[in-house]
Amino acid sequence: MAMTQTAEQRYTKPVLVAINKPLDEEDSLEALRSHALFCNLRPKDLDSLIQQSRRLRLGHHQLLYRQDMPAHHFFFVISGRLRLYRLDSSGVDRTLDSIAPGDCFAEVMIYANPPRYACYAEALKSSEVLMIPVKAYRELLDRNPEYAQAALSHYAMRAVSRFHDLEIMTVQNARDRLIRYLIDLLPNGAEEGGEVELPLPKCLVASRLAMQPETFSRILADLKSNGLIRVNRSKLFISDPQRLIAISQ
Amino acid sequence: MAMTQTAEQRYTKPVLVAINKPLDEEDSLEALRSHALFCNLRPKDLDSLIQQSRRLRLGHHQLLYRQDMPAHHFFFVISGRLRLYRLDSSGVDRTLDSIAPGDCFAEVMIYANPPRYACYAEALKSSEVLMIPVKAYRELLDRNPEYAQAALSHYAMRAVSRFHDLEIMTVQNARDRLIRYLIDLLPNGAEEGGEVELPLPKCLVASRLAMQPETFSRILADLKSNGLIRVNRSKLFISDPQRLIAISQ
DNA sequence: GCGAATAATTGACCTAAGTCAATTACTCAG
DNA sequence: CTGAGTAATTGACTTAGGTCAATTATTCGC
Repeated sequence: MAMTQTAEQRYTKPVLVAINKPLDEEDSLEALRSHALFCNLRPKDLDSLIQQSRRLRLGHHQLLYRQDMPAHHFFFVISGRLRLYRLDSSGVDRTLDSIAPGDCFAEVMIYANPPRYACYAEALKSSEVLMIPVKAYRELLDRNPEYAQAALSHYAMRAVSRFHDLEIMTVQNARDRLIRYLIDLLPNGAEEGGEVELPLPKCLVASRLAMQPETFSRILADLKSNGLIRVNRSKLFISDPQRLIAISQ
Repeated sequence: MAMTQTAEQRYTKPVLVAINKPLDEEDSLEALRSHALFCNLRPKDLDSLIQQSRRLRLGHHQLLYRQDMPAHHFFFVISGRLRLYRLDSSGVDRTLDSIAPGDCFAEVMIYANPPRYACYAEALKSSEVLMIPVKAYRELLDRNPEYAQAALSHYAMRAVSRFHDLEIMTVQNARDRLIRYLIDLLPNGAEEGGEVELPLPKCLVASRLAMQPETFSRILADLKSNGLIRVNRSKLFISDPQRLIAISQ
């Protein structure tokens, strides 16, 4: 059975039932404006898009959409944190990604055919998202073909990063997979050390890396006892990334 | 050490050193024309693109490009088969994808920034590819924004399929990962059985699925002895996909 | 079709990591 | 700030699957 209770078990009903709030605060708009998918839009086009969007507030563990649901919207995270996951045939939930404020998700639906969500999305804590109609964004691109380049660059980047995720998963042992994951979390390309924060609770990072939470915990304990990392809750301090890379053979 | 000799070990030099041949045969053009990235191009634009492209013939195991090489071209497979892989820090090679005739690869480079190949590409047997300048395709899109939609749809599809690959890799046991992989090879959504052909030699499928070739072989033998599949070289016959899915818990 | 190179299979053995279980620590929403 | 509900940790035990090795089968380019 699943090592975490699945969202299916937690919630039987409310999907996309959330409080509607006008998007007026300046700071949220600021983050949106600087996102690759929106930064090139003319102010009036962006305003019109926001006009057609709705702001949703999601509770802790609230399900936003289900896999295979028709996808009429994509999302921008204003605050909080979400995770994307799938349920396999035996109902075990498989975390695929976590989404932070300032990120978009399900944006691939803008041009997917058929438009159905490829996974589940749930809030990891209470969060706010902007729910943007796929149709509205797409029409914007159709009327303003010069906007397409930004979308293409964004998609290209996504593809490279998924490719990279896939590479990590072909690493065959759990410790090396975890080490690679940590190195990737470092902002400066593993040149120098630093503190990284796990984007997901440890048990979900474990799920992302195809290992049990117990294994994850034991590997961290081992790295810690070897002086390779220091652990403070969900924050890890990596003093010498090169040494960490070296021990992963 | 690597379970297959790495391309690095096989070849020390020749990258992109291949025979140049004019692209004139009608059948190759036909396959190209029907590809999502080209099917909407006006004949004169397609012709001009082909004019600027070169046809390469690659020998068995010949390396086409290296990871991190500046990417000035993307590729369309005319004949043969290629594989995409990465080398990890210890030099083990990790197969990420295989590419069949009629497919494009490295096409994400059209809009990537910086334009560097995200992996290695080598021919699995003698193959022919069309080498298309990224710049030429990009200019085509810039001058004809209506072409961008096809590219966007293509990228969106790619993204969904990579997401799906990633899901398989979070399945924790080798047998279930292999079963899921086989099911995905079936054309008709696992409704009815059929014959599937492995797109890669077994040892590379094993690498794709993060397991040893020995493990792969033992799992196949086990499925075979349970009457779940019949094996004939690289062709597998799956009579009852539902039963196969069922035993993967 | 040939033959060298590579891939696949199988067995024996062993280690990494999964499972079960019980305790402790931490979060988050109110 | 609090306390209920999760998440994390640790130990003991088991097993899936990795490793090494030796044999047989299959490709693919010529």
